[in-house]
Amino acid sequence: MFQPVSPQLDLVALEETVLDRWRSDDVFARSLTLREGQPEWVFYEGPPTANGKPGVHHVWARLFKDIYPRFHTMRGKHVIRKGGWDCHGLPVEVQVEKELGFSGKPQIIEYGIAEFNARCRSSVQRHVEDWQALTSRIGMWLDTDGAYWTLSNEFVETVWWLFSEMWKNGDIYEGFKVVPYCGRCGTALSSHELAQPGAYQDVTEPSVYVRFPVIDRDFDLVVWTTTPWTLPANVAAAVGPEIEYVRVRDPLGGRDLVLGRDRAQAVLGDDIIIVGTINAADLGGLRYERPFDFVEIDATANIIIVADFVTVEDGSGIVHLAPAFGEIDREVCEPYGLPVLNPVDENAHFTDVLPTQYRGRFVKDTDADLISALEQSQRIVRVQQYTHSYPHCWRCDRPLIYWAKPTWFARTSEHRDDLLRENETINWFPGHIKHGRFGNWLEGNVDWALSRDRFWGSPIPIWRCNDCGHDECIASVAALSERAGRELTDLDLHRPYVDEIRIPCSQCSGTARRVEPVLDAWFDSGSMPAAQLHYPFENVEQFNSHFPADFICEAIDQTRGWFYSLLAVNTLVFGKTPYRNVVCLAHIVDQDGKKMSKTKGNIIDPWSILNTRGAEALRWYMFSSGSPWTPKRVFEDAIDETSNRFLRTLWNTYSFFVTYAALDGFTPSNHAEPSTHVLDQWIRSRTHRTLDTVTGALESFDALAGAQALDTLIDDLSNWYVRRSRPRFWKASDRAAHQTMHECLTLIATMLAPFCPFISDEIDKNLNNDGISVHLRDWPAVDQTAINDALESEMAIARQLTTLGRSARANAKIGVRQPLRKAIALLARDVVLRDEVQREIEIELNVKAIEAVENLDGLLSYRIVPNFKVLGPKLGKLLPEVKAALAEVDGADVRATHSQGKAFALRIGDQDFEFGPDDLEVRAEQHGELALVQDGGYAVALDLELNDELRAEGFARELVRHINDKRKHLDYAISDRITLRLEVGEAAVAPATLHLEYITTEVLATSAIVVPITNETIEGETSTMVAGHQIHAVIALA
RNA sequence: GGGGCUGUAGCUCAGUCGGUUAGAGCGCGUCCCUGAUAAGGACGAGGUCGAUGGUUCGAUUCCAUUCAGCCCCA
Repeated sequence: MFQPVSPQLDLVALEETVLDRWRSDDVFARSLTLREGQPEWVFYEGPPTANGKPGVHHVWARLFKDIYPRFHTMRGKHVIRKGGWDCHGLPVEVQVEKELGFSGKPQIIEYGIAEFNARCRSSVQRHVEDWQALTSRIGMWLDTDGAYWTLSNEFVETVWWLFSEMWKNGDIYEGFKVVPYCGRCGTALSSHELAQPGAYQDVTEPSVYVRFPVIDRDFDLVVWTTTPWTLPANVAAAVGPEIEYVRVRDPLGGRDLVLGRDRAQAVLGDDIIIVGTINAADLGGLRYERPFDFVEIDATANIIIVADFVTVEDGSGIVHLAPAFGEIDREVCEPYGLPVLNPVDENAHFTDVLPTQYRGRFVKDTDADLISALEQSQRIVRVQQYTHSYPHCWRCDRPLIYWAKPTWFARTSEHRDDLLRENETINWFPGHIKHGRFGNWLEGNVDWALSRDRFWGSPIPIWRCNDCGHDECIASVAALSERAGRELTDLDLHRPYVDEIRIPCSQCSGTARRVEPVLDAWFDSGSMPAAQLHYPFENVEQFNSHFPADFICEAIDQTRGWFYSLLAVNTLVFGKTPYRNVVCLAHIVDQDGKKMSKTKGNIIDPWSILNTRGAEALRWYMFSSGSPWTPKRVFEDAIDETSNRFLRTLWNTYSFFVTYAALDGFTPSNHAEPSTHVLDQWIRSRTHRTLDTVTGALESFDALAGAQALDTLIDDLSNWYVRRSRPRFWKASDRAAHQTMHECLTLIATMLAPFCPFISDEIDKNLNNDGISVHLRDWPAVDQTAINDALESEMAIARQLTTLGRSARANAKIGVRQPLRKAIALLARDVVLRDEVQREIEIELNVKAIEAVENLDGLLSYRIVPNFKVLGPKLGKLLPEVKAALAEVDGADVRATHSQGKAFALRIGDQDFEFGPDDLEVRAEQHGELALVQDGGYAVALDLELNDELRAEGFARELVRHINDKRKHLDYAISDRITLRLEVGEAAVAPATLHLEYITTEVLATSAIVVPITNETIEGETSTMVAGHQIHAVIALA
């Protein structure tokens, strides 16, 4: 017996009940043990950074990380879902710095690295709790108890091992490179950190055109820079080999100015006087006086170099080179043996090499002072505000500088071909990422800057000898213990504790200590396939059977983040991709398509939706509304709309079923023969076809297609099957109907389970009360014998015909309670509707008969249109002519010819054509009269002529409705029996009496009489008009 | 400057391996139903599928250019 169900759907309450049940029955764990020994379907959790509360965009990714594992579990796979938390890195440090009110590394060191890192650790733990709560509430099944934490010693030890493997292969080196550098955070940023949203911002700042007086010549170069602060580090100027340079009179009477011809007017104005031209080659090798003499430099520097990269797109066509502050500068200067002048410290402040007014200041803040110094020395040609996109620190938002600093690298660029090869084997969803955003990124791969001069991270496991400088890479705690000569099993593998471990140098008598930096946190997350299992120190078998992943899923910003670090670490170490399928979601935006941000105040807190609408509403919205590859607008009205439409319709339908199944005492049978009723056959066909579609969709990571198929099915079920079948439930107690609907609802709940795990579990539990959660069921097999193409297409036609019929009734202003003698339906050629289908149309349209005809000559005309798909390839260029000729043909002739099984012959121009039935389409056209409506090949005409019999029947139906309405007002129960006395006007006595038996049955009367109406009224009741007759229905409980 | 995505009804979005009649929901208008009822449903209006050019018998769909928005890179 089914539990009664409220027609009102309270998702939040329902979800809490289901969550409790999952908890007490341990359903998630059981869904795993159930599949033990079955094939693995491997999922990797991309660890969220635990440095803040999760937002609605995180929910999106988490839901997609949930649906496919749920689906594959039901498909019989063993899908372990180990959670993970990304614990290290600058975001966490910045968070803690904020809490402590710090603004840089010196304060941290003063505070103590041990204490600082302890705070980082507890900050992570705090936020992980938020994440766990949300993960559970949205119905995401993830093993958070067994989650990997990148801060754990085991995890770090594997990271060391992976790093050491690269080291062994020669893929790790320490280089000197110009990197985007944040002085505040005291660290370089990797290129994928630069890829974080908000890193590039448009800024307007002064750019300067500076005079570089050429030595032993009588002219000055005009050199352009957008970073005046780099001028003290200038060592060279570059000119382009193909660029023509001109010599221009200085309007202020100084020495002549030299710059690119194409830029002369833009820089100096239209009135310039050009007094000569100079080749780049003639400039090359000349020396000049540099703008500032603060930094010592040998006499061979400050030369003009000819270099290809110089352009005349902007600037002056002459480029200032400061190798310490530009990667191109460094590359160009290196072959000339030019020095790297670096008067900037690790805080991005000028060092003491500069005069007092500059030293100790953030370099970018000295631009104005440097410019005025140049003005005083009459070196400025022009200052111009310049707007360009400039990189900022993605966490502290301060402008970065390009700065030469020692950095550890992984030689990813040497493995570019491997990375590209492996990428070819990955299925990207959407597909364009593969060769687009991600493929392009791999093509342009540069070595991965791995080191961070910070505190809270996996320490780089390299020990360097103080004396000889020899580096040794440590691959494990055991190795470190052995080299240090003491047991270090309990050592916290973080700074400052690892820093204190010294080992003897293997090459000399010196002592080695760990190099200072920690690893990029992306290296941690990229290490997770092995590190989550502490491979190779443990779980070797398990790792082997869980690599690579079948499925990972993150938002698109991870192309250069986790998607890359995973591929890079694992390709370099294991030689192959760690994932086969990757679902790549777009971003969440607000109602207006704007990015959500705290400053705009348009953030949606997931909890506010979960607490008011429920997780299921959010889930269904995320899956069913719009493609996951396009930015998704999230706002409450949209969620309500979607969930009302689908979830509430489903619930209503379910509640309807349970209500009548309970009334009828229906219990489902496992051995019931499929019903032969046409509606039952039809909805079974629809359901199994949908199952087929949903299965295929989820197999190919297309949740949207699956959701749409389910959406259509629910509409079919509610608006056609239930609508048409209602009397079979409440009047006929039709077992076959109950059985069919039970089967369909069960199938729907089952295939909905991965999408909406709460409501589906609840429905399934009530429908099949066998103590087994829907999530422990096998994904159902499609019953191919249930799928009936012919029936589905007939029913589709039937529904189209009823639409036309309703439209015709509406046009004629005839209500549907009034029966009509017949409807004439024009069907497309070859369409035959079986009697039962026809009968459904008759009842729905309330007509006594449907007359299917092949022509409605006289009522409408036909237009003959080529079947373009067939005739196009056959006729080619002749088609437009044929189309025109066919438009002139009498459609009735064509129909007649074809119905005789002959081809329709036509002479067009001087050519003879024959058109078979497949070559042409016959379209009904024009309204012949009021009650006829046509659409394409179909038309319905209603016979509007009424006789007394039809009128009487219509009247009876009106009476039934009136009486039932009254029952409801009196709050009678559906099954209450009544006595009925009908007082009706003189003219209505006969019609009412004629159908009294029908009326009696319909209103559940035990007795009924018809009497002429009197003027008396019964207390509280008055007579009313029904179908033009005055009536007074007196009812009472029997 | 380069790469990628998006542009379809007032709004949110599907769809079209090229076929001449482009769909849904919401909203709007007009109604219906009253045994799913503090529910449900129908019908209707509304679109030159961002623009231009090309390929084709035929383009919203393919190609090129272009405009706008978003994302990424430099």
